[in-house]
Amino acid sequence: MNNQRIAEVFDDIAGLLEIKGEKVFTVRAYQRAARTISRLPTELETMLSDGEDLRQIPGIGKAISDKIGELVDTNRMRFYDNLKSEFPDGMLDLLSVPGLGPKTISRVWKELGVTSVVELEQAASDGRLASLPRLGQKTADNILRSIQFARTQDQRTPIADALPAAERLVAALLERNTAILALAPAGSLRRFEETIGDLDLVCATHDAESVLADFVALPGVAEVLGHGGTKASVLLDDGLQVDFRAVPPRQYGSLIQYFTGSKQHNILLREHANRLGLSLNEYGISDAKTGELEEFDDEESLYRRLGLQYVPPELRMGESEVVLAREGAIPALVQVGDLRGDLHVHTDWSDGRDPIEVMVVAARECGHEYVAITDHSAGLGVANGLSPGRLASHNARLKEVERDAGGIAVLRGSEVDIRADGSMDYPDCALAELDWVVASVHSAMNQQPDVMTERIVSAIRNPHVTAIGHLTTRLIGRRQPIEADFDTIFRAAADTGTVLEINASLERLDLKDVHVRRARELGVTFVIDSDAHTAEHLDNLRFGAAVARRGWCRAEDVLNTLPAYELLALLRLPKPERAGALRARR
DNA sequence: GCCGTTTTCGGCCCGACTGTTTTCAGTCG
Repeated sequence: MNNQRIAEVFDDIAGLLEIKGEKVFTVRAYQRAARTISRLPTELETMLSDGEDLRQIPGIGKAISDKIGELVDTNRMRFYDNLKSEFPDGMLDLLSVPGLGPKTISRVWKELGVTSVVELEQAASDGRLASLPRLGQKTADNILRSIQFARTQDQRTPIADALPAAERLVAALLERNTAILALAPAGSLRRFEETIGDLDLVCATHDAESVLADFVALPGVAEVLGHGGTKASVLLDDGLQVDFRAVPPRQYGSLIQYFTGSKQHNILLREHANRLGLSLNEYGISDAKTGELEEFDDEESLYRRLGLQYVPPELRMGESEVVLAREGAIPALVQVGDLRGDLHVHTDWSDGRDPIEVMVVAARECGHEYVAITDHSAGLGVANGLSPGRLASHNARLKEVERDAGGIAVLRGSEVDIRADGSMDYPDCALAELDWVVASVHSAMNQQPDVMTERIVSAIRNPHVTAIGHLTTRLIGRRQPIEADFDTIFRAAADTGTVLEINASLERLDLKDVHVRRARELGVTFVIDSDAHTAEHLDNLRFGAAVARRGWCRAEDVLNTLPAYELLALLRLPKPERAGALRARR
């Protein structure tokens, strides 16, 4: 049983216990366990068979550890089965109706016999819901509306859609209103989560009234859900909800900290504040005894006041970051400005849009010291992949372009298919002519985990393969990742000096954050690549840097923070020596 | 159910909003 499924079971348990009226702290413990499990980089099944003690994992104690063991061993859990048998099927769906919580669910079940969303809709329409004590017509109407809304809109928005939307809104509002002193996305977008629920924008201004008026009148706003003195909520044409909050600049630090979350991070921060005799809320920090409020115009001073290192938004997941910040152990994370080149770029020789010379000039204008042109190998027929003959011409053309390019190093590269049997799509003699080889899976993505693992490890062991591209092949919200033993792959990569790509394309973000963090622990070095198919895509590197940061990477963990001469020298080494050099760097 | 800078027992974040109520429970983020 995989972690995703185990996490779902604990989420179900939390929901059922909530409806049952169990203590909220018990419910929270199960919810926390579910969240932790869903973000584990290693399968619990593997950890157990390796003899690891699951109670080492924060939030998992004896009771939950035992339940996981039972689930992995027998595929069942008596506690879960018994709990489920106390309720009709469909009850858990009721928890997903906004505005309807466990207390109300329990009442409509016991008093009206409602056990599903359809029955709830019926009861809300025919007046039975409104007739219950402490419920009324308004509540019934609200529930009816949210059931209908949830039917059209229950998906989170991929960051690939949310980020451009947010950037458009920010730019449009800045252009319209000169009273804005600061304006930024907060919430899951600022933390750079892969998917976003609703968009949060926070603003510093002395004139909230005019800013809010301009905000609700922006183009693309389909409906104004609320509009008060300091906050407003709107629905955009595409269904994305945007919450906007404006405060005077002296409170901006507290506001953006609060709205950046995550919720769990804020809980840990407040628990920490409590231990210091302080109380933290979105307006500032108050002394528990005197009640006196201290305000913060920036986040750095807020964290400092709590005796903590600054925690970058990408790390605010409510895991170990608050403890580490107290110990001063948050590393200096890699920044997009540290990147000196891009090593995965396509041109119109395969499935890119722009000619080689356009991509090279564009890369130079990004400030890059080097760029690898990595058009597809022949196996990828749909992508107009290069035959070995065309590859030789490609190499020659790259040398010509480099001569005219004004100082940027142009690496002869290729994105080579890893075939289903683990062999490479070019013979070794062709690979040996290249400076940079990205090996990627583009076919047979549904292989059994052990077959897929062996296939990728074969590519890693090839002496000419420098990097593995978009390891999991997932497309966010559209295609599931491959199944494989990632620890084995990470160990092989670290061992052989094969770097793993963090593909910065917003549709991919592959490796993903938790894999980066785990691979880093196992000694892997990464390369952050745009996978650009047009010149505009070169700017994507910033997204890859954000994923690397979410994976706790420092500049030393990333190959393309090296200056050109060091990178080229490293690539001239045979792989075993390169592996040693990479280890020495970290 | 978890966990330890005050705790192996007794805590566990904080405030806003809504709708139903005359003082607050439920839900949400």
